[in-house]
Amino acid sequence: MEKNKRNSDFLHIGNKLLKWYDKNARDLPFRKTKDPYKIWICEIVFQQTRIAQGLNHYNNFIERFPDVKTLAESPEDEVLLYWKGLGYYSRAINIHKASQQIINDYNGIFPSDYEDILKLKGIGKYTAAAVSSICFDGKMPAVDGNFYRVLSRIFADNFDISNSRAFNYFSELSALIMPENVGDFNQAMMDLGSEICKPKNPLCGECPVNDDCLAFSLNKISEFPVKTKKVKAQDLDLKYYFVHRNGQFLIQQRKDDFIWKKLFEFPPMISDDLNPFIKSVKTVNHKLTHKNLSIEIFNVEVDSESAWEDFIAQNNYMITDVEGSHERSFPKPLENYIQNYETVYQIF
DNA sequence: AAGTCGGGGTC
DNA sequence: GACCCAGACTT
Repeated sequence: MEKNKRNSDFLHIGNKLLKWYDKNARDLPFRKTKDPYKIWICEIVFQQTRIAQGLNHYNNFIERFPDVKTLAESPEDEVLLYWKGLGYYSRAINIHKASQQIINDYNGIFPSDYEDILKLKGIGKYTAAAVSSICFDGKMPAVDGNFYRVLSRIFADNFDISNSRAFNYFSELSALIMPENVGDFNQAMMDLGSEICKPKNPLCGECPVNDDCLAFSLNKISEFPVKTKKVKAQDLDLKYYFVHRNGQFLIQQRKDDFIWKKLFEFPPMISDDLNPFIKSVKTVNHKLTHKNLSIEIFNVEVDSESAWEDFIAQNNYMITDVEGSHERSFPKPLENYIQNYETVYQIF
């Protein structure tokens, strides 16, 4: 443990980081504002998401939903549409719920107290600390993967970051180097972790605190952080039926209890009456972080008016065309089949 | 305390 | 193919 370490011995590290951050902060749209709404949205967008990947989503989201009121009054499906392709879709659902919390519980004014921010849906200890420190001069460390990596290296600390107590452990460790300006300190740790103290091949030669980094001086950078738990990908086999006629096709909305929460998809099954209209089958494989995905897609061209209307009447599927589908959020692996409907035969 | 949730980049 | 990313929620 670090009970034997004193703040006064390490505070200069945090001050060096602030100085480095003043000159080297990344030029990002949400760096120019202290609007808690925008900081909140950017923190959610970039959870487990690289800046390059989420930047367009963030900009589009802010343009369409510029404030809490606009967001709260918009339908959930449209919020999901602006989250299309980002993954972790419960983030979009929770953002929408939280916006209504802010309207109902805080008169539409984003709460400034850490404990109040923490009550909002989808906001945990990290995000509450980030928003409160950046926007309201809060003093909580925004402990994330960057904190784990930077701190474990500076102190050559082998505490297992997959341990559920890692958040508290590294919160205490960060207190040793945390200066008065916590908002800039939190962002400095993010930028250092992303630009310099990277997971692989960190740029230690350019690091402003390499003189203070114990792992670097021991030439053991690659040994930190320690992480024991591995996530094993599970196999998931899906079947979808691309049932279409005259440019229209059938879709339904998923539940919120599994992968692709509340996103739209093709029917996962059909009645035997439609079997004669199956023209072709194709299997596509996708590698997700936690899933090995195999999707069997059936091309079902219904060239019978009566069969089409009978099937629709018997089920609750929605009918759409390519234009209409653009107003809904589909899982990434299904996007191709919608975008290229005109050339669907080339796909199959 | 352990599982689950996407998609994409990097090595 | 394994690991990681401005984590939070459920069980």
